[in-house]
Amino acid sequence: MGKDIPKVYDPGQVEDRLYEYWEEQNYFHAEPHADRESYCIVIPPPNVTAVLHMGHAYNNAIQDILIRWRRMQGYEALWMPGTDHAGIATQNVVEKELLKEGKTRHDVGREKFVELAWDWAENRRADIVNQLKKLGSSCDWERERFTFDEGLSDAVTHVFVSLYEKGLVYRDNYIVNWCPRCSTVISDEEVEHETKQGKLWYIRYPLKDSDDYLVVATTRPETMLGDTAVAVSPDDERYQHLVGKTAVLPIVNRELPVIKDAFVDPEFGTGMVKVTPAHDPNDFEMGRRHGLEEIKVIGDDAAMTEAAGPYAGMDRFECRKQLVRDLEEQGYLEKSEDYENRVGHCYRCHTIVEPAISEQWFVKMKPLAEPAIEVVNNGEITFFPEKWVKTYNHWMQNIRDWCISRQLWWGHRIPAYYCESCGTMQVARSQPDTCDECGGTEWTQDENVLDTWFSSWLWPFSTMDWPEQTPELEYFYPTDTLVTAQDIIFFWVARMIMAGLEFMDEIPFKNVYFNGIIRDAQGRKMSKSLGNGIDPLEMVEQYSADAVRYSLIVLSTEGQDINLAEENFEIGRNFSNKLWNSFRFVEMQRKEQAIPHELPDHDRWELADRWIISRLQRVIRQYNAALEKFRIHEAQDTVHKFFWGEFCDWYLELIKARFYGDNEQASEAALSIAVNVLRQTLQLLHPIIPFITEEIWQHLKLEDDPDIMVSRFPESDSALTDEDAESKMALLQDVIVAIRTMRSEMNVPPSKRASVIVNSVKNGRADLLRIHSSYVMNLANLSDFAIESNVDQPESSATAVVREMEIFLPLADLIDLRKEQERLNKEIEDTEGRLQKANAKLSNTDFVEKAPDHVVEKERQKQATYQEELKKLQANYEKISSMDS
RNA sequence: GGGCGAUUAGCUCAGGGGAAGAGCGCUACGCUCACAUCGUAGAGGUCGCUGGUUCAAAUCCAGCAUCGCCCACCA
Repeated sequence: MGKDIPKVYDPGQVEDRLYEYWEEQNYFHAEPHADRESYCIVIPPPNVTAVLHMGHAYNNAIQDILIRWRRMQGYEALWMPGTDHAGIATQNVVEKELLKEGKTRHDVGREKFVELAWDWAENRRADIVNQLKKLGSSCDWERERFTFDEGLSDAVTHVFVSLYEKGLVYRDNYIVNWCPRCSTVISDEEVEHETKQGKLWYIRYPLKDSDDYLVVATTRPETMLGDTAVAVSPDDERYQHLVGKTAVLPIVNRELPVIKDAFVDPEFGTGMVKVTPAHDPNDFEMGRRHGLEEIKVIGDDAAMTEAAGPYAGMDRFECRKQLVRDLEEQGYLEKSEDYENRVGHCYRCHTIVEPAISEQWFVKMKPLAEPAIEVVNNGEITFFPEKWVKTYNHWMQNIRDWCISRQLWWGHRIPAYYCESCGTMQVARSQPDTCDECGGTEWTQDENVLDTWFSSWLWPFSTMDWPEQTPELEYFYPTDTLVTAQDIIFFWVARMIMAGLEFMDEIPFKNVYFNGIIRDAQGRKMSKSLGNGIDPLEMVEQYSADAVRYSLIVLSTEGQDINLAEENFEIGRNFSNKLWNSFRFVEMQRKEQAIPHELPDHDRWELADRWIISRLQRVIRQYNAALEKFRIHEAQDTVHKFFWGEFCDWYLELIKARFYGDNEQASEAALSIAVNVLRQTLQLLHPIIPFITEEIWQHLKLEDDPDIMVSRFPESDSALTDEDAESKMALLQDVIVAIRTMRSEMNVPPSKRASVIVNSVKNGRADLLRIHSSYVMNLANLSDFAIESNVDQPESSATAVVREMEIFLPLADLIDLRKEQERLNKEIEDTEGRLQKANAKLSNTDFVEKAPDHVVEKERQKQATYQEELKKLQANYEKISSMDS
């Protein structure tokens, strides 16, 4: 009891042990519950490609805070966990593994490859779950799902087929983004644009049957091999005479019509544009408008095709170099200039993507977007912070069709089947029997798989076994809160809203909380290539999960990015240690008796007791209000300040006298209140730092108490707020601090018990000080504390004025007069400054007339106080000065 | 070209119309029987700039500057 509790909190075995215990108790599991309200969060499923990074730790800490808080409030709280099969990312990793053995995926074949990917995914999945557990995440593991598991695959097929039947899924030959390294098409959102220093080449295209030529500008000369027209603006008077004429493409001598199209900006370059329908999205549109030929000159492997004539087989960038050289040699290059442009890169492998025409599957987005815009703007779904609504709206209003097919092996196969004998296509939930057209029975399934986000966007309901109508869906859907980062607002958040409305006819979640991004200490994104990442598991190892969680929340503000340095985790570690030691203190006082949990009778409460209980009520109220608004940092900060700055610094210090005295009743009362406040503080902290709070709770709990994680969350009791106690304590604190400051500044050693005289003018205050003189004596370390109504300043004493009371600290030895003069002088200056401000305000008639009465009244009080204090300070200053002479 | 953030103490950041805050760092003192992963006290900010609204602006509005993100079909 007390003796075997270590001085320094050691989270070592505590965290794993408690997590296992919670799991054994089945505390994480949630079920539809007739007489309880539900609260549900679906996890943003981490990709199975890698270990979790600090961003995950942060994101999941927030989710766990919300879930634990709601669970303790009595909600049936479900945190639905799972992982994402991460199509391209996983395929890339597995291919990389294969490459170590010198093999490509084609060497092992599709079936074997998918098998390998499954193995990989399963291992990673297990690691991720393990990591989430290490962080304390209270997920309902019984319900864990995977975007590629059987149930979710059914949902995906179901959705694809029904969208197809509605005409919202279609197949088209269209210009798309091709990643030559991943050898698949990717969606517009998967292309990252980066500013690159490049060149703008001006190339001469001779006019047919003329010595004249025209000049076009391009950043990608190699695409000219696929040019099928030259375009000018219809408004450009300079070039109207050329429209209808024919230009000749250098090198390959293809004849190109000169056309006019509103897309062309006369201001840019020469005002003439080469048109390459097969390799540029704009040119593609133009080409379709004008019925131009589409000539593919860059192949899927990024090498030039046969159509590129002499350059066939050459890599696209090599071709660019060679072609520019050739043009120059042959006199076709007019000039080139440095040019900064935005180049699209694959978000998975960072290769420069190539726009290319290809037959792909698309989802028509406009009809899905409209209702989804509505629910965010009418407040059915609320974004925190709100600023993201604008971003959301902008994207949604300009939404383009979603390219969902991928030329990968790892993913949901598209449920389209082709009759082997006549080629007829059928989209169906399972392979068709006989072909309607030819009666054939042999079918080949579409080789393509679906974009990984095509399963993610169903996550809020597919995880609850949709399209089956389950009790879970009935009870937990719509879910309550989505916690995610803003970088997937389009990939995921927006699409989930669309899917929810389309398939469930209901929003998927009520609130979206966007957490900030974790950056390094210099504000750079953490990334593998920079090597500036901080591994959360290592930090857990080093500082504990509680410390990691606590520190991250301390550093966070709603939606702002966090700059993180490793030392920052000391914040959480130190806090845990403080908490631990406050418990140790309480534990040491209880001696042999059982822990008192009931508050003592009111008549046994001292001022300090009334004060701390009152403060606690406010803290509980503020904490809950803050979390309601997703102000997580604010909730944390409120408890932090209360626990450290009030409970430890003042309350525990104040009650020590009762423990070290011989009044057993007083000591018992103090102990019960200390335990009571500590226990509620632990509960407030539990969502943030679940382990240490449970650990301490276990030490303090009675037999029939619930464990902290399933205990009832504190509620504020307004009957216990006590303005009187708070203002009285504030006065005593001011007096104590004033004495301490004086002692410190006059070099009175902390160990020396001093004697102090207060010259008070107001009776109420004199009584207050008299009744609570022990507070002052104990906390300012005094041997004598006299409260007088009208005494002169004793010889050689330091003085301070606080709340219109003079405080004298007689200094037995020689007082350093110079130093005391300096002190008083500074005080006088400060007070004068404050008085001046108050005077200025009050002499402003507008202020007196227009400001609210209580503000004016407050200002008057300030003025009076400062005047009074100033008088006393000046008198004392003169006294000291006269001694000096 | 649009949109969004940031700009407050040496550093990292809270706050958000009525007397400038925290943590770290720094200075002084203290191992006083919960805690040196600690305590007590202190030094340190004309709250980016310029205007405006208001009795009152760090806080609201407008413009500007610097930095950083996001979006956009100018080759």
